[in-house]
Amino acid sequence: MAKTTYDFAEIEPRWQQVWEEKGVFHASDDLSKPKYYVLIEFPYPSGQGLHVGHPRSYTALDVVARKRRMEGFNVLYPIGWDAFGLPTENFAIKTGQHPIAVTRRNTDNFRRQLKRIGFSFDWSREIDTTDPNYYRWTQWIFLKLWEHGLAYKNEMPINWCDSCKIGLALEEVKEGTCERCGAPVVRRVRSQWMLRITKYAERLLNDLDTVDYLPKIKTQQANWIGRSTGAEVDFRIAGHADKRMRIFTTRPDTLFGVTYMVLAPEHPLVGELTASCSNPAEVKAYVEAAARKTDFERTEVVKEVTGIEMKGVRALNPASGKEIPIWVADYVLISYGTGAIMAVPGHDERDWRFARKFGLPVVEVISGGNVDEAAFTDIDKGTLVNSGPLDGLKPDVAIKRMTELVEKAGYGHATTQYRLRDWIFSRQKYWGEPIPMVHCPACGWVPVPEDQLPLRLPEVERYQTTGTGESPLSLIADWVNVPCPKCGGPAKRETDTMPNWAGSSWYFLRYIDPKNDKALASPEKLKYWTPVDWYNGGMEHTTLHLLYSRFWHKFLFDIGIAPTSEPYKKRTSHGLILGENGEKMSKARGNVVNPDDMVRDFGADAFRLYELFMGAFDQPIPWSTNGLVGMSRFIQRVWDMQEKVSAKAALDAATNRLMHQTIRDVGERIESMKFNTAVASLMTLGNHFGTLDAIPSAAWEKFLVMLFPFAPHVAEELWSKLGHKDLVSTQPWPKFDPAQAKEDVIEVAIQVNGKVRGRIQVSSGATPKEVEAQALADDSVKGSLEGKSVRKVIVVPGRLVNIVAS
RNA sequence: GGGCGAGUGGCGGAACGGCAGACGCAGGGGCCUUAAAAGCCCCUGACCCGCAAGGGUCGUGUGGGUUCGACUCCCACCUCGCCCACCA
Repeated sequence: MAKTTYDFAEIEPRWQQVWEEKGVFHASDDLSKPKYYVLIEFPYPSGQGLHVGHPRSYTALDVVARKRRMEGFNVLYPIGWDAFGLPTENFAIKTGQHPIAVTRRNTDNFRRQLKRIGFSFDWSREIDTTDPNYYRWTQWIFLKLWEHGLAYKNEMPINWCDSCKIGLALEEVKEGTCERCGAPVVRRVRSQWMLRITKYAERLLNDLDTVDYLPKIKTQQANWIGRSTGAEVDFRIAGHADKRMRIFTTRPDTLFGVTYMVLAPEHPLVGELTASCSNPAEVKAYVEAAARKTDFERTEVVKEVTGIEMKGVRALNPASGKEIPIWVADYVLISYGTGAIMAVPGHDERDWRFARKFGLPVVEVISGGNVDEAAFTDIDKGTLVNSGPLDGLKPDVAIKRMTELVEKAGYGHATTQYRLRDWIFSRQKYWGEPIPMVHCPACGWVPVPEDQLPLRLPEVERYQTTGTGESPLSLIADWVNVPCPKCGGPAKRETDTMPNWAGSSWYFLRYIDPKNDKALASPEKLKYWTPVDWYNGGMEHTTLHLLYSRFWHKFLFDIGIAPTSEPYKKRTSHGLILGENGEKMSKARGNVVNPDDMVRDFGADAFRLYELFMGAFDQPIPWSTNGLVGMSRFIQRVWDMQEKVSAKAALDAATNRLMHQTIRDVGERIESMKFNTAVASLMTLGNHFGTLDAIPSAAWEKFLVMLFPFAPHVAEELWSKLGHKDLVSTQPWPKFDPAQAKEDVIEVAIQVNGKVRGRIQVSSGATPKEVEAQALADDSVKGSLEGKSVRKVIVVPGRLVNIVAS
């Protein structure tokens, strides 16, 4: 038989069609089988099409999904579209096309691209967040959140571009300027829907202990939630018996060192006290100037600290009883803690700088440093001084003691503070889920009744911005003006839409029962399929998407919908694929690689192998189209080997041993996400086959079964060429037998004082003593041991012998 | 400023504290061919000694430490990447 070229262009689509026709990758609803739920982050179908970064995660978990099926699990590996989003809306505005049409075109393109790579997705469960049958349930969850007091309206600043006349999402703000026009972004206060994620802060943090996430993912979530323990303390204001200034501190031990107070410019007390101070005009001017500043200006690190004293008003230090000045400064944020701080310049760096600049007193209350030169902030060292009852205590003890004193005296208490903010859930955009609320002048906010869901996005003439900051929906009078669902009087719909994080916060539940029109999914199926067993995605989603979806899931658990309190059992992440030049891939840099080109030139299998082989899965790796060449050579070599396969060839010891070692390595490496070395060990076995005159068919078949998750098309084709009527897809994953992987004779290195001087062959059954004797007797070490005496011999079984001599 | 990663041949990268460089790419030599491409075989960390077979020294960002033994563990530092950033 003459050698042929592996014709991927003909073979790959053919098998894709067979798999699809037979539905081999469909998850079954036979709930008696053990299940395994594999999940990748569903893509945002952008106009640019798939990027070689997407398949990295999809291929890796595709390997896992295929292996699990072969291990006998009922596997759910679904796919869908996270299709609401700004780029689509912007493209629609620019070209005058309807976002629905744009989305359909983009998803069609993505679907075509993904199918050509041969992922084992269950396409029968495809979902789309912009489908009213899907967002009906997103809206339903919102109504439940509202019912349970977790959704509320609040005045919140938004990022506003004065030149585009539009509110911007955080991702549209680049270094304080508008991404599209470059004008500075200012803050504008607007009434917005908020979700009370902070109510779940404690559980979101504590329950990290119950899940199997990569440590760095846990750390990042924990830092984002940002729990700090400390105390809230009330400071009285001289001459204002009715007013209290409440602050949060993590260092109540330094209370005696407080020499002034600082309020955020937006703090209500600023307004209330302005009239009582002797420089009201100056204070007002400062507050107004701060409001005009952009967030970027306010948080710029290099910026000089600024502030203004509220002259004539004084706070009372509850510890020392002294009167201290009150300042207003924009380095204090209204959004964290209580928006007011006690300043301890001796032991806080920012307070120290501020005190220096404005000539405020610095008092040392913890000895151990030199507060004239720098703030002494080391909490583990030093001793309390100038602090009355705390003198002589260590800071950690003093914190507890002072908190007790404060509680006893009734002007404060121990408390926990989170960095996590409530979730701003409103967007003033068209292309998002309408928020199903109606505002009635008589009844206030009234939810749209559940039986009226989905509340569909109305057709609009223009998606252009309104110029007022309202969503384009506000321009459609007959949609906005509706009778109040409660009293029937004239009312108006909410015109804000949901952020694109909404649809992705629960999508993994919809895959479980995607066509259910009675519930977001049936309880039995939810019980069977949740939680997701393995979820892989990008590190960039750790703090937003991952946290938001955990929050929604916990809420759904609390109201009896979700059967588990955590959505994902295991979460891993992949590294970014960079351009060939080592820079981030982007259109602007001109270094984007299109998977279509790769699949056209090298085939889907070579592309998949390269995605896995290119490097450590969790590291960022530059793309190299050259690397694909090696993969297609490997596939071609495997293709050529089929001629040498023989049922008559005896399975020799070396081949059998290597085969079992490969079964072990490939299996272990898939589980530990070392896909690059898993491919390498398949290559090693392939290279060994290359050296044989005839390949025993027993070994060849096991090889094809193991190759299948990585390069499914060629594996399926070669399997069928053996005359099999069934599919390699449905073969069981091979069993590893340690006894058969064991070597009979092992080469052991002999070292003298840590340097390799020779090698010996030892039998695998030899005892350490026998190995030692054999090593000492070997000629190769004679020279190195000349004139020395052996002090010690270390035998590492199966590895080496180290002779320590001097 | 904080958090998290990472620094290994010409390149991508391997390596439970135990023979550094698996597996590939690129490069060199050979076979095949009228020739080329493809394929196959061999070589390929640096330096030194030797005609050769072979032998030796140095080598995992830098400097220390622990250990019989360190790419791996500990301390300090340098460089790069990502995320967060005046968080009281």
